[in-house]
Order: sequence, then C-alpha cells, then structure tokens
Amino acid sequence: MELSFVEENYLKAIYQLELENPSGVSTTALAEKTKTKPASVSDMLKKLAQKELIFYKKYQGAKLSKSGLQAALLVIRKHRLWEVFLVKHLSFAWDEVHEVAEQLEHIKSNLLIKRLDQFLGYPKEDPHGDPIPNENGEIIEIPKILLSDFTTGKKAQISAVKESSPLFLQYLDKIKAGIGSNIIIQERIAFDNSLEILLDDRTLYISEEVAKNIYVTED
Amino acid sequence: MELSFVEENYLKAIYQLELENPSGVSTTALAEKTKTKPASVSDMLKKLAQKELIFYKKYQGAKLSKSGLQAALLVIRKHRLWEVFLVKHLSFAWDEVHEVAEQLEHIKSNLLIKRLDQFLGYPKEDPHGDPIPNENGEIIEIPKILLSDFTTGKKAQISAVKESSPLFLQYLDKIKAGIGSNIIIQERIAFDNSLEILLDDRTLYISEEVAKNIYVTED
DNA sequence: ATATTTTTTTAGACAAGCCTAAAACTTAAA
DNA sequence: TTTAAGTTTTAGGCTTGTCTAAAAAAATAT
Ligand SMILES: [Mn+2]
Ligand SMILES: [Mn+2]
Ligand SMILES: [Mn+2]
Ligand SMILES: [Mn+2]
Repeated sequence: MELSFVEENYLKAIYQLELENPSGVSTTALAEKTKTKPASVSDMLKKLAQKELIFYKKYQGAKLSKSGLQAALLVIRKHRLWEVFLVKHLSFAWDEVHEVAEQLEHIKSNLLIKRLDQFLGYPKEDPHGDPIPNENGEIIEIPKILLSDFTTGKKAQISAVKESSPLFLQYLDKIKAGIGSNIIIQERIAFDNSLEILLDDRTLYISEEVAKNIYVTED
Repeated sequence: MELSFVEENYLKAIYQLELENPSGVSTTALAEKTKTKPASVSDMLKKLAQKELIFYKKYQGAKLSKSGLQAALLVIRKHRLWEVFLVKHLSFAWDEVHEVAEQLEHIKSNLLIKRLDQFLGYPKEDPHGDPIPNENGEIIEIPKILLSDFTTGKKAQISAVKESSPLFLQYLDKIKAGIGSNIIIQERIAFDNSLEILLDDRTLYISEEVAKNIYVTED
C-alpha cells in the first residue's frame, strides 16, 4: 500500500508517542507532535484505522497495528540512515541533520535505501545514538537510562540524546559532550536537582533539564 | 518565495519545452509533459503568471521569466547532482537514476546541495552528459549535434543522450555505447535512414530513431 | 450524584491540484 | 470568407489535508 507523505508522518509520530505511552496515543498529544489541531487528527485516525494501520476506537486513543508499526519503522530507518550520511559524508553537524532528514525520509525507492545502507557500511546507530531499524522494520531498542535517573558515582557513557533540537545539541557541543563521552555524576545538588559531573575528566555543572535529555549506559 | 513540489515540476517542464520551442510553450505540450490535462495546465499557468514566474497571456503560451528560469535551473541542478551521486557513489546504472532524482530534486536545503556538490567534486555534467547549472542558476548549454544530423565519415564522440528512458539507455548499454564512446558514421542506408556506424572499432547498425536520440561532438 | 472542565469528535469550510464537459478562441480548410 | 477542426479556457466537482466552531463524551471536582 502506497502511503502519502502525511500518513507516514502520522505513523511515525504515533510510534514515537507510543514509546512513552504504550497504552495508547491521545488525539491532543498527536496534534501537538504533528503541529496540527485535534480535529485534523481525528480525521486522520479514522483514515489510518480504515487502512488497518492503527487500532482506533472513538475516544480511546490510537495504537499501531503490525503493518502500521512496520511502516513507521521503515520511515525511521530511512530518516536515520540519511542522518548518518549527512554527518559522515557531507560534514553536517549533528544538530543540522534532522530537518533535512525529515524530508529525505519520504523518498520512495527500495534500491536507494538498500544502496545507501551498503554505502554507509550498515550502520547500527544514527548520530544521536538512536538505533537504526533493519530492512524488515525490526528495531533493537537499547536499554537506555536517563542521566537524571543514574546512580551517583558510577562510571557511564553517553549513549544517546532524548531531545535533538539544534539548541540542545549545540549546548552539548559547547561543553564537549558527545555520544561515547565518559561521564560520572559526582554530586546531586538538592536545591535544584542540578548535577556536578565529571565529563571526560573535566568537572562541570549541568541543570536537571539537561540531565533529563541525556541517555547513558553503565560502563 | 517558497515553491511547491508541483510548481517546481511545471517550471522545469516549461524550461525543457522552451529549449525545443523558444517562441513559447503550449498548454497541450505542457499537459503531456506533466502528465496532466490541458485544463489543469491552464489553472497552473495563471497561478505561475500571477507569481511572476512566467510570462503568459491567454491563448498565447508561456515563457519563463528571469526568476522562473532561475528556479527551474536550480531544480535541474539538484536533479543532476543527485544523479551523479547515485551513479558514482551508490552504483546505480544510468537508466535507474532518473525516477529517484525526480523525487530528490525537490528536497529543500541550501546547505545540502552545497555540500553534495562539494562531496561530488563539483561535477560539470550528469551521467547522461547534460550540463549541471551552477549555484546561481546559470548553465552552459554545450553545443550538441544529433547523430542523425552528423556528417558521414567524420570522427565524433557521444557527448549526451536526448532520451533517457530506461529502455533506451539499456539498449545503449547492450551495444556498449556510452558517454565518451568514439563514433563514426560509415554509411547512411537510404531505405530507412538507419546508420552503419563504427563504434569504438566495432561495426554495427542502428535505427534512425536511435540516431535521433544520441548527441555527438566532433572530435 | 451532579456539575464543571477537558478532551474528542462532528459539521462545515477552505486551499491546492487534479478532473470532465462545455464554451470561447484560434487556425486551417474549403 | 465562411466553415470546420483543433486548442485553450472556464465552469463545476472531487480528493487530501487542513482549519474553526459547535456538539458529544469522558474525566474531574464539588
Ligand atoms: Mn532526526
Ligand atoms: Mn536522529
Ligand atoms: Mn534525469
Ligand atoms: Mn540526467
């Protein structure tokens, strides 16, 4: 079944929201994510349900079906492969890729994505540390812990970022925090939940907001 | 001014038809090229004229304005750069690239196209021998002679193809004719205007139809 | 349990691009 | 020069995806 640009974006948005809220995705949340109004979302949910891409009963939120999930993951696969291409081969910074990848992810050509994957050397992760689904739409979600939830004193590495807005990523560049950086929480400041951290042997302070958008894996 | 996907395609189509018919492009020709109906073209011409991308008076055909020409050439630039990328880096055959490039040409990002150009080493021509416009939308149309119009007995090289459908390009692959191949017309067969040619030292026969879709430059 | 607030859906409209059928204009033929 | 044929435009409609306003349902508070 041939999906439109817009349908693909809705499926992707449902996938992302379902990760945070596995019980079902609400109309308002989806409207916010897709930058539309709830009324528009209602229309689209009806349409996607009719195409059996989602499970949906009035007033009860939406969930991806098998085929909807597959479609969403193939779009995400393309998005992330293009991000790798832009960073590795066109010297884009990691905060510059998302907007372009939002367009490139809708290009329809199986050959293209196959050859791109090959050209890139079958990468497993995108520049933000997110896993790249395989050609069957299967993904291995790596267990990630938010830095804000991590144990004080233990060694860890930055494995991904939750937020990937240019402003946030530029801030991380500024403090020289990237995927793979070593990190230890030295102290939690009770006053504002900010953290004193050791980042690749440099001591610095980061806000709770920042810590809530960095994923780490134990070393 | 932000152009839609569809508007970009119309401008490109007008550009291509204007090359063959500099006096102005007819509604029916444009409908054929864009695979729409003349009625739809009339609507769009009105819209493009209103945006000052074309000159257009009812019943009198269309011509690109300065800004319309620029816009068309920037789309063509992107199309051709992507074709080079697909052939040189993703090992696409020259008959497989056009369809994908039709999609990629509409991706909007100045940075992307700049970096792609750099990555490719600032190519001057696409895989079909067509010149790539520069970043200002300027193009140097190389003087090309159709093989069917070329002098018998003179040495020449294949410099471009007019038609670039997969079927035609696959036929050229089959007879091992590519951009840069050496070619001499040995004899014109009066009966059907077919040609006996010497192609890189092999003698073979090609139809008039084929000869009308190959451009050569004198050696 | 009832009332109030919030969320979701429906109703009705609109823009972009497309279509068919009919009218208007242009060109070619008689 | 009138008629016929071909081309182009207009009129009216359709689809996709969006919106605002109003109605309906669900969640929350009294
Ligand atoms: Mn992204
Ligand atoms: Mn990413
Ligand atoms: Mn092409
Ligand atoms: Mn080409």
